[in-house]
Amino acid sequence: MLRYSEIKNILKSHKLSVTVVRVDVLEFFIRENRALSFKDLEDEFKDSDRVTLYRTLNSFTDNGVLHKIPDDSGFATYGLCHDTCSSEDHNHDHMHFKCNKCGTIECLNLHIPPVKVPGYQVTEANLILKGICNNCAAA
Amino acid sequence: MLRYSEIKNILKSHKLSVTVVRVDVLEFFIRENRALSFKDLEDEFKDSDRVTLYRTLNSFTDNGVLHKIPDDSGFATYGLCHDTCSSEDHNHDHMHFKCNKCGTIECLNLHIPPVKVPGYQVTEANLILKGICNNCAAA
DNA sequence: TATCAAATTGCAACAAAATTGCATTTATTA
DNA sequence: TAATAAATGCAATTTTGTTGCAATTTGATA
Repeated sequence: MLRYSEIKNILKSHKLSVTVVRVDVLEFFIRENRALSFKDLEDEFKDSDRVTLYRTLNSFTDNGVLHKIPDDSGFATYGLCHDTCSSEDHNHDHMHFKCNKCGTIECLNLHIPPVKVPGYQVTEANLILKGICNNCAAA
Repeated sequence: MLRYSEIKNILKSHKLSVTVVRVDVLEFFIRENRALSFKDLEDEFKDSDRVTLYRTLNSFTDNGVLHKIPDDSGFATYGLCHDTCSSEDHNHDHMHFKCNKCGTIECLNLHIPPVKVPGYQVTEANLILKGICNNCAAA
């Protein structure tokens, strides 16, 4: 469990003012340790306004606390960024995994090897793997 | 320019009946040679009903004419499948590229190398590259 | 090619997802 | 602690996508 002071520092270091909703949402992301969708937040914070949750996700994404994970389901999910991310420099070169069984989307601690395409300038790569996650495979 | 008979054959080989809208939409995908969003279709086919275009995208995707390309913008785009795709077997192991300048999303003729994750069963991989496409880089 | 069943289309209504404006409340700074 | 700036909650609105149904079109076949 993360201490309030630590969460507060994360927000401050990303130039975000410390509010009740932001602390709760960030703590939720850290505790769950997986990518979360808007729906996940809505379910968890039933007493918060939907608009506030939308705005929280946006400010977190803008300021480098979260990154948006591409998904073909039409529902974006969000994952925690590295400490080093800021509004100036979002830097993500890790893979994502979506489990077809439990639906969980998570950030893997694996780098995407650099890809070269002749004639193209590649500055960013997003790799989303699908299959069965380690939890479901073990069960 | 693709002949009507060829487009008709593509539809038939995917078990889709040949209708005016379907022929036009498929011809548009082939002609544009890039991934298209619902909005692209809406702009192109102003006299067709929105519902019909949605249903066309869905039937094409279900029957292996198109595949959905994950995107973090929230807007799904669709790309042409290989000849071999069917409703039974969608098989895509190529990379996608999204240009930050012109916004074009395209399918690259490059395979995604297989990825292994210890403890996980990986059955599918989606790689989306971003940067500057060859057209914009040359200009 | 005429007929008929099955599928597609267009329309209207509806549902869901996301955004905007604004008054109120909360946080930050000095 | 007061003043300023930012975030929140609410209502209204826009955008996106879906559903039901009647009219039309397609595909099969006689």
